Amino acid sequence: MPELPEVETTVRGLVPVLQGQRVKSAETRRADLRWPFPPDLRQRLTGALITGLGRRAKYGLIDTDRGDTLIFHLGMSGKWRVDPAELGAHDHFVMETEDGRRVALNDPRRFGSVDLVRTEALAAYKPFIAMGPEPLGNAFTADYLKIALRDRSASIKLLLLDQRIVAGLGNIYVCEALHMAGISPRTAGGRISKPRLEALVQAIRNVLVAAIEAGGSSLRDYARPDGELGYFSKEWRVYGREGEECHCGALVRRRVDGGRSTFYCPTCQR
DNA sequence: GCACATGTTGGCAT
DNA sequence: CATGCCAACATGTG
Repeated sequence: MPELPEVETTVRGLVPVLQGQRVKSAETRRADLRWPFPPDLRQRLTGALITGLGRRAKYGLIDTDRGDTLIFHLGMSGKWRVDPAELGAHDHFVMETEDGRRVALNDPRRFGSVDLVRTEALAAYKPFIAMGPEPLGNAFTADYLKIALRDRSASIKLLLLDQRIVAGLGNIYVCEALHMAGISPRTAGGRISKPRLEALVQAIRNVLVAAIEAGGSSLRDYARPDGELGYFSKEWRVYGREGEECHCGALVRRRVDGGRSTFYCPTCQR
């Protein structure tokens, strides 16, 4: 589920449930996800007031009035279930609010994570230290990309997946953005012209905004016990569409880069 | 049984 | 030190 738009949609779905609420209980139901839960998680959250929620790249942020920020990552299979009727095998972390709502972090593959850090020290959180700019922020420009990609021989596909260059993109949206910008996924990052970088920045912005809007349009359906998100896979133009026709009439191809599938149109993307 | 999956990272070679 | 590339993590689905 989770690249930047999915995390953004998730956070927006949690806001009406958690923001301004006091934590009645916080429970871990196993010792770890990708790494152990903070040992003092329950104590530091119980009784705390949730003051706000946010996102950095693919990480969700939940601030409390005690100066702590809960940081969660959804890994490959993580999602929050809102007011589940009952808890299941993969509901690894559960919080209840004083007004009776309950949220459960469900993650079968357990590639996700939960941490609790001092809000003032967020910038020093290990995954954030070398992280690149937000793709929807002002710092992400063609000028920035030109410098970040200078002399890089690796493919633009792999470079865009590198969170140090730009933070929040994953395999789906990289494929989609490259298609939208008409750039071949195997082009060396350092050899892309400025005008094409402009197109790429715009494509990345457009695809993320469209995905968030699609998530947003089904947001009212988000807070369901089964934890399903209304999803927008119908809008993918190349991802998961090997052998189908691109709008140009050519057939979408699939290749493997760095062990991951790349979907692209050999005609539109040069 | 097999292939594949929206992510991250540690290790190794260059 | 920088860069590029792989395997590994754990579980589910088709």
